[in-house]
Amino acid sequence: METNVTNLEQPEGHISRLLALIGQPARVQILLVLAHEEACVCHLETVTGMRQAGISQHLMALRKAGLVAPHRSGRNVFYRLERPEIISILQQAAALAGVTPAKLADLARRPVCGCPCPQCNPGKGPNFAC
Amino acid sequence: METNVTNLEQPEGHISRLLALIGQPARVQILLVLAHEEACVCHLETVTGMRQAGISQHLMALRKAGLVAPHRSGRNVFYRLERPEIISILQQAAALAGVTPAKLADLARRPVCGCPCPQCNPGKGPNFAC
DNA sequence: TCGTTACATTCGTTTCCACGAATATATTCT
DNA sequence: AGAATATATTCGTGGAAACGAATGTAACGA
Repeated sequence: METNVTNLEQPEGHISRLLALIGQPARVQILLVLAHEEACVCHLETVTGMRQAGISQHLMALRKAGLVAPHRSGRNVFYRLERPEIISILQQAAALAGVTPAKLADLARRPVCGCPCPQCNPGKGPNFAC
Repeated sequence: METNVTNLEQPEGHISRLLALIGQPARVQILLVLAHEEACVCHLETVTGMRQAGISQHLMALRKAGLVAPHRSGRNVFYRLERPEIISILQQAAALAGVTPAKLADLARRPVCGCPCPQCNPGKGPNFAC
């Protein structure tokens, strides 16, 4: 099944790389959270239940692909979607996978928001629904 | 970066599995070919330039996911899209990856059609644009 | 300045999956 | 029935990528 090396430089290579990049539970969850609002790493940490290093690694991959972009605010680094179109892909994939829009929306808010970041707990931050 | 085992049973797991499944050059190409017309394995062989076994393996994966379905006609087994919606995902991914619709269409017809299957060469088969 | 918080990056390991090769099955032809 | 064609499946292996741990860096506070 010789996947020609040159295939990766071809259109099908670019398409498949993008799909494989987001073809991972953690990244799907991160993107869905960012679909609603920009979020700092510690926020994503509590929402996804993953550790900081792991989140950072996923964010690095998404960042290198240009899907998300960081901007610092004090000690926190906030990430936002650079390519909102990616959400539409996730929604269609969800439909195909038998995931209802309701369950999809749950993913972004899942854990009872115990995020310790200053933007989350006290109401002094931007637009956070915590 | 603990991808919780239970994540795979959750919505994000289903979504990511589907995306990872099609996140591969050969499968993207196969699906795009099937988007136009159903095709036998030997046809996909010549179009993609891959060997028979490899094609069959990819088709098996796509079949188990319910994306394509086989039906036999003589010695040949033809595959068709069970979920045409998948093409829309590929198109959006292509757009995000900077692949123009024109280049996308090329993928399905790429190699000068030298498919040896009876449905391709002589005009005795179904709807083939070869 | 020192410590602490928040995040990034690197490194080594392990796991997963595509791939190639070999083999099996089904269908037609002679 | 036997051979040839078309496709499916199994198995072993290699490479890539996720993962965990450790360490590095930047900003703020005391």
